[in-house]
Amino acid sequence: MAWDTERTKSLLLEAATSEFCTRGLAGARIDRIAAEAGVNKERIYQYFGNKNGLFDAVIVAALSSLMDEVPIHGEGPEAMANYAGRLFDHHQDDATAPRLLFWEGLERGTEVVGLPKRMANCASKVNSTIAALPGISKEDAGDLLITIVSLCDTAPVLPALDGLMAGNDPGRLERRRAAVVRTVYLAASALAAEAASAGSPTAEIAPAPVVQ
Amino acid sequence: MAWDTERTKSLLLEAATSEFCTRGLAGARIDRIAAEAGVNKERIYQYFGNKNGLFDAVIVAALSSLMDEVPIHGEGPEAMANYAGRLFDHHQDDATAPRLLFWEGLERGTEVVGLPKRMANCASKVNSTIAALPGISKEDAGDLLITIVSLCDTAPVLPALDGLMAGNDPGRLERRRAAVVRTVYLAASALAAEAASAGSPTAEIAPAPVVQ
DNA sequence: ACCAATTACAACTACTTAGTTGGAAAATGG
DNA sequence: CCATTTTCCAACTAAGTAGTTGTAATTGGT
Repeated sequence: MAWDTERTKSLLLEAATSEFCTRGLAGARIDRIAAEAGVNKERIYQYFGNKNGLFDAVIVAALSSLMDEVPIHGEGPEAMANYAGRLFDHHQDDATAPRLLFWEGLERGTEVVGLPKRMANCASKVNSTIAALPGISKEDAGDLLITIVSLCDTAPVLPALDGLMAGNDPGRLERRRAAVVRTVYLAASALAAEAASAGSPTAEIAPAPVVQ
Repeated sequence: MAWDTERTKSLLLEAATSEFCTRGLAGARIDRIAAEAGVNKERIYQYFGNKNGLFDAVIVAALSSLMDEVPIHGEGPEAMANYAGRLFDHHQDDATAPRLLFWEGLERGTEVVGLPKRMANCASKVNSTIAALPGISKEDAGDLLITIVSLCDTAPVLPALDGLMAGNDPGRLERRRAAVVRTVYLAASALAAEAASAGSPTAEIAPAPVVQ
């Protein structure tokens, strides 16, 4: 049998993704990852250095591939709302990315791994957002994307919140999805209107409220 | 010296809150909590049963007290936007509640502790929301609250996301706050308008978009 | 087919962890 | 002031834990 180190690596990465996704960095067990991959755990230290290095590799791989899997298509506020809907569906189908994102935030804080690649990914999404909503600023585009991520990624990570707040009726998922899509549509519309009437103190739709 | 078991309990609870907040359930260390509280760790097992019991006590205490600390005041969409702003500020000042909420979601999943008390807390907030936006349904009120929690609690748990998406300019926090407040205002306005024109297919402001 | 380098792995180590225990110190009631 | 109960705690235990090592199997170049 030929050596297939890439296969061994990807088996480990896959098992590690599953383990870190469900248990986080502190809760994950090296032995369990190796057993799940059907590989000796010593391989982990050869290929990834240590537990932290393996976690890094998992984070970078999972969060980068997500960027390609759910692209922004079309133009106008509808395009951003549509993107939010597809992101919501994707995370609902597979909660790996949101869970890893929050594990990283909680266990690593501001120490972000793979920074250049991830900054490029984010910049690309910001540019797509500006393309969809011509005239808005980079900062507003980033803010809209943070809003979308907040709304779409929270649901699969806090599965109990929905039941606690809105009951367990059938069709809850669809209603929550609709609420997210609509909220993003409203936020994107407001930004687009603001950009269209640039300079003017009054926006077309939904003037910025003066609160607090 | 008189026995002051309540003080011992609260010292442990305080130290445990800090430890679980920063490290989560799997990452927390019983020895560290006892040392921080200046109490022998055997007391933890007498008072709280085990590590999980202590975590439960921390979760219930922290998330319940939050409900009283940030109330909903006033009426109209502005009231909900104002509530979101105050919740945002509160979490920014002290990230304990959001961090514990996400730790619980990630490490416990749907298994929610202190269910009756927390259901009552949520129902109370839903009722306040209905009082602020007369005519909206329980489900819409719950959805709006989930949106607010998603927007306000994500920021302190994912401290790197903001820098990645929108840069590190001074005044970023204020801009993010304004974006959250405005988004909540728009969502609340749409629900209020829908409730006002109940039955009518067209809402006053911001008709529900037909996306996807 | 042989050999140096690489890949695999079982057994091992040094250390940390949650949870326990036996007895000392302090309070309470008579 | 003594007997009983409750609170406290240092030392202990049993079960993991991340990471290492010595050795055998497998490879490609020659």
